[in-house]
Amino acid sequence: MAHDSDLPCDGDGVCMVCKTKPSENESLLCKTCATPWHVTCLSAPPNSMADAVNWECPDCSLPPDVPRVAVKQNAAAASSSSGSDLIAAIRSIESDSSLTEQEKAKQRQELLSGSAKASNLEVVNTDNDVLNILDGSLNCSMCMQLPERPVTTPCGHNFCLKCFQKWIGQRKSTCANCRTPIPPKMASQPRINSALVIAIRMARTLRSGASGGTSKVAHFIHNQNRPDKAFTTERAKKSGKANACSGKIFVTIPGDHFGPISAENDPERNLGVLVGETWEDRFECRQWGAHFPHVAGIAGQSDYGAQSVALSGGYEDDEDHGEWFLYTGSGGRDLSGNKRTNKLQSFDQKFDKLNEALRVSCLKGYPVRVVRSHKEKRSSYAPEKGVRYDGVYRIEKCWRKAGKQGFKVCRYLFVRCDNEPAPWTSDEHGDRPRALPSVKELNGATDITERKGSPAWDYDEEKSCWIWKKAPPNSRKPIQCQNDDDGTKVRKVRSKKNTVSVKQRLLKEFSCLICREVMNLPLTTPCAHNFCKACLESAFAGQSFTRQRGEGRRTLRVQKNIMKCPSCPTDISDFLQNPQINRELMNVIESLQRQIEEENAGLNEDVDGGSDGKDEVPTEEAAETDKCVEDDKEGAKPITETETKQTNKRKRSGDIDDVSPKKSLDKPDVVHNLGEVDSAIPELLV
DNA sequence: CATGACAGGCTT
DNA sequence: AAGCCTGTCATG
Repeated sequence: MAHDSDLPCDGDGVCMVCKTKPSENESLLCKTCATPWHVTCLSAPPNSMADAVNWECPDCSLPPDVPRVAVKQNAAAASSSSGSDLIAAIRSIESDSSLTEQEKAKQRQELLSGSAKASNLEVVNTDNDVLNILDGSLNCSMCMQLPERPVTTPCGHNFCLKCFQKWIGQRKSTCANCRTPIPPKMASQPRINSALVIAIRMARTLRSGASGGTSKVAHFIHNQNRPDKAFTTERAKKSGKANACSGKIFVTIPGDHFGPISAENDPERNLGVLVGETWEDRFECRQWGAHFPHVAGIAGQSDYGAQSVALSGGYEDDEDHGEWFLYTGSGGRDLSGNKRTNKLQSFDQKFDKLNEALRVSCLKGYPVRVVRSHKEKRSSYAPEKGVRYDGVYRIEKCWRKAGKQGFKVCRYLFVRCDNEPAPWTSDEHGDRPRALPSVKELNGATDITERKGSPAWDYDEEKSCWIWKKAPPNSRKPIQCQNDDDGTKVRKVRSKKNTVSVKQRLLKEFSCLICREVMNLPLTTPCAHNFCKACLESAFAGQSFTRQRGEGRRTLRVQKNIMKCPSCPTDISDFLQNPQINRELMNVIESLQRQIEEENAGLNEDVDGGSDGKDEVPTEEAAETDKCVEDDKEGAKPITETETKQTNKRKRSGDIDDVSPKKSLDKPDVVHNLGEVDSAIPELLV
């Protein structure tokens, strides 16, 4: 079967047989080792589409006792062990009778991609099934992998954002899975299903971290208490807080601090500002130091550098690709008089002031914090509401070029370089140095600036993370001190070891945004929110899709009723006409539930016996966790253990205050994170 | 419900 | 003192 002449594509994607680079259609990925092969050069190409999907390359389909002659290039590069070690490791997988074929394939794949070491194979075994539950069910039906940046069609099918966009780019207008028409809005503006992102990443993190106790927080929705001192003017107190004083700063960094904000600068929570952390508005974002100016998009000083930028759709030339984006400088607009906005440019931008500050950060290679605002409507990577911290980026190049409006604009190429994964990716690790994207508009650009020397913030191969290679610039501002002399209570975070089952933690991620319980018959709206079918339907109970106009005097054409998604302003009336269950998601939930039940039946002689073990986590940890949430809801009022247990059950349907877009000062904190919610609890001190 | 007016804080 | 990728309410 396997011919000696069969060879895969090399690291550059060039077929090692015919030496050409196969087109995407002619390239076939092995299901086991994910190596690309040139279909037309195969001695035994797959016969059908179905075969192609499950195709295993000649190297991987060899019987286990046949020694691999050639170790594939990517495997060789990834594995520091010798070829014979690799083969031995593969054999040990093959001979493990406790594994299913699928699990074996998975482990072989991990071994070859370098993500597992021979020494921790046993560890991988234990929680590997958590990932497998997702892997079997949630795979993108185009690339057959767990979706990277998952998007969900209204017909309930999940794809990678990239695969989906590629599909749409081929002028396809129906779902690749079931051929249901895709609504134009979904096609042009797919939203990332962040519940899936979290779940996939969590499964991966728990798998690779084995214990799970050390996993970092990666997604965090936050609503701190409102400022101690804010709203100085009368008008600002009432409304239009755009000009309000933005209140107390919670972090202890100076205004000209570069790079991530770490735990030691966060006396409030001792966490630091986490990637994925989301605030209601620019003022709250400012209070956590991610981006200080509350109107301007750039924070910086022309003789010093720029510390942060906001992407909020203010400049039409911006272009967002997630891990990299093209940013436009400020200025060029007539803002004389009282104007804050004027979308029209009337003169060229120059590299001065804030634009120069960005250029300094480019030249020095400083990390620049990036926040994305919901106001950036054109980007799939923007949050649906509020302002989100997305980590640090480096400005690799900048230049000037005529923008869409004809006047020159300053342009910046930002590339992500953060140790934490971006909020939209289910990948469990942060950035690696990546090749610069080719930017077409550089042709004909002027004033092109590139960094000459080595960057101050760079990737350290030994430590496998991004660090300051040169000392960060000294702050020129006095460090602001926190004064807690007003008697406000300070919360400290203490870490606690995790005892909650991995599967239970994962299951909790699949909660309905209405009832807050694990979803029953999950639906995913086109705006990427997940609900129980019953909850969503009851939210619109009694409403009809259309209404008559004109009070019956004369019959006008019927008008559609707007039906807003319970957690965002999107009109989902079309979706509600024929909502399709996200069956892939449902399968995942059901198999998690089944396995948890089995575990409980096996282990649990249960003390109080009353727990259903399904959507409640029957451990002390869970009580503590909820205590944390309740605690914040109640303000700083201490809660006794018994009270906690009583309030443990969440309020039922209708309690969706914390997902409605605009809410006020007493909004409950919604803590939604990966690891810390189970491993850390707040404590009241004085 | 899209567009526009505009208030009045904070940084450069 | 000029400038700013806000946020809200008032319009048709």
